[in-house]
Amino acid sequence: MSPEQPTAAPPNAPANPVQAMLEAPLSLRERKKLKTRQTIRREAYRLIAEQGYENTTVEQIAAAAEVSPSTFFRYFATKDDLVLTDEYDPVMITALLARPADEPFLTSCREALIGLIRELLQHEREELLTRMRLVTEVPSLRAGLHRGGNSPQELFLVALTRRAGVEEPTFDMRITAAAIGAATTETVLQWAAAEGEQDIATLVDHTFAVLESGFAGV
Amino acid sequence: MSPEQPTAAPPNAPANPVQAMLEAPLSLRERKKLKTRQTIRREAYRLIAEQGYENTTVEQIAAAAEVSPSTFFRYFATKDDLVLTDEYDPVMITALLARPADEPFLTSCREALIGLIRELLQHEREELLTRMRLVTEVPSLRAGLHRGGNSPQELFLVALTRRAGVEEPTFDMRITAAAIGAATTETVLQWAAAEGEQDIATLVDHTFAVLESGFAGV
DNA sequence: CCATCTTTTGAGAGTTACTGTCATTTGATA
DNA sequence: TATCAAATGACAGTAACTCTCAAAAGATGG
Repeated sequence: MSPEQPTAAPPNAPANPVQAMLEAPLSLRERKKLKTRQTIRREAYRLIAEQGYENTTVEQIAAAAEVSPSTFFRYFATKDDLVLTDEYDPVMITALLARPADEPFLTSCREALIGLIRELLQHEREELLTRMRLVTEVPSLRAGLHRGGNSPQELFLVALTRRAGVEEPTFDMRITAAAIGAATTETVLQWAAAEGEQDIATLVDHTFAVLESGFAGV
Repeated sequence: MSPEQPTAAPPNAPANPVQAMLEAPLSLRERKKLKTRQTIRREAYRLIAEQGYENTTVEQIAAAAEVSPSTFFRYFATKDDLVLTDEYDPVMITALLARPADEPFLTSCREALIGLIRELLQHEREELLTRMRLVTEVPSLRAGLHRGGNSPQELFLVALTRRAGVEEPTFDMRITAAAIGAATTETVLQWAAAEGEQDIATLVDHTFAVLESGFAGV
C-alpha cells in the first residue's frame, strides 16, 4: 500500500552506501516512486526556504510537486517527516555492528559516527545543514527528533541490544543509549548552528571525550 | 492575558515546596484560576483513564470541566501540556544551585534529583506514575518531553550556565546537559514502567554511576 | 453601595494537519 | 491484449489549535 523506503544496504554492498542505494536496478514503478519522493522533498525545501516552515502548508507542497495531498501523506506520514526522516539509520547500525565486539561501545560509536558523517558531508552537506538548522529552529521538529523509531537514541539502543545478543535491552543499555544519543544530537546541532564551519570530526571527538571522562570537567 | 503559572518558591520558603506554593495567600481571582486549572486536569485524567489519551478530545475535557474549549487553551497551550507540564522545574533549579559550586556537577544532580523525587513521591506518587506511563505510551507525549523550555535537558543547562556565572552556555555544557537529561528521563520512565516497584533512589544512583564511569561497562 | 476599570470567559468562525473510503488510472505480467 | 496489483486523486470528515469580539465577574476608589 504505502511506498517502501529504500531498503538497507546489504553487508557486502559497495563502500559508499548512498551510491549503493542509487545504483540498485529499479523497475519503472520504483523509479517513479523515487522521483516523486524526491520531487516532493525538493519542492518542499524550496517553499520552506522562501516562506518558512510553519507558513508552508502541505497543500502548497503537494501542488508544487504536482501531486494530491493524499499522495503527499502516502510518502510522508507527517509534515515533520519531510525534515526528520532519512535513510541512514540502517547504515549506521551496520557500521556499529561491524566494529569489534570487545571494543568499548563509546569507541565504536565515535568511529562509526565519524565515518558516516564524513560520507554524508561529501554528498549532501548543504541539505544536512538546512535540515539541522530547521530542527533547531522549529519547535515541533525539535520535539519530533525524539519520536519513536528514527531517533539516534533508538538507533544506539538497537545496536547495543544486538551486539549483546539479547532480546530485550537492559536498563544499563537504555540509559547509555539515551545519553549517547542526546549528546550526539546536540553535537550535530552545534555543528549546524556554526554553519558547518567547525570541523565536525573534532566536535564529535570532543563530545566523546567528555562522555568518556565521566563529565569530570564540570 | 493568559493565566499565570504559580510562581517559583522563593529561596527562603518552607522546606516542602509543594506546600509552600499552596500556602501562599491568594486573591479570590487567583483561587478561582487555580481551581479551574485543577478541575480541568482532574477531569482530563479521569476521561483519559476511561477512554485513553487519543480518544479523549479537548472538547470533552472542557465540557467535563464545565469550561469552554477557549478557556481550556488559555490554561494549557496544547493538549499535551496537560501531561507534560508541572511546576517543579524552578524548584529543581533552586535545589541544584544550592549545592556547593565546587562539587562535581554529576553529584549535585544526583543529590538534587533524589531529594526532589522523594518529596514528590510523598504527595503525588500516583499522579506521577500515571503521567510517566502516559508519556511512555503516547508517541506525541514522548516527543513532547523534549520540547523547548520544560525538558530536563533545558533545566540542567540553565543550572550549569548559572552556576558558571556566564550568559551563554558552552558546547561542553550543552552536551553534558543533554546526556544527563536524557539519562534522567530514561530513569524515571523505567521506574514508571516497573509500576513504581523499584526503589527510585537506587535507580538514580545506578544511572549516575554509569555516567560517572564513562560508560566503562558497555 | 456604586461606578469604573481590568481580567477572565464564552461564542463562533476559520485554518490546517491528518484519516478513511472509493473509484480511476497506470505499470507489471502472462 | 487481457488481467491483476499498485498508485493516485477526489472527497468528506475529525480534531487541535488560533483569532476576534462582546459579555460576565472580580478588583478598586469614592
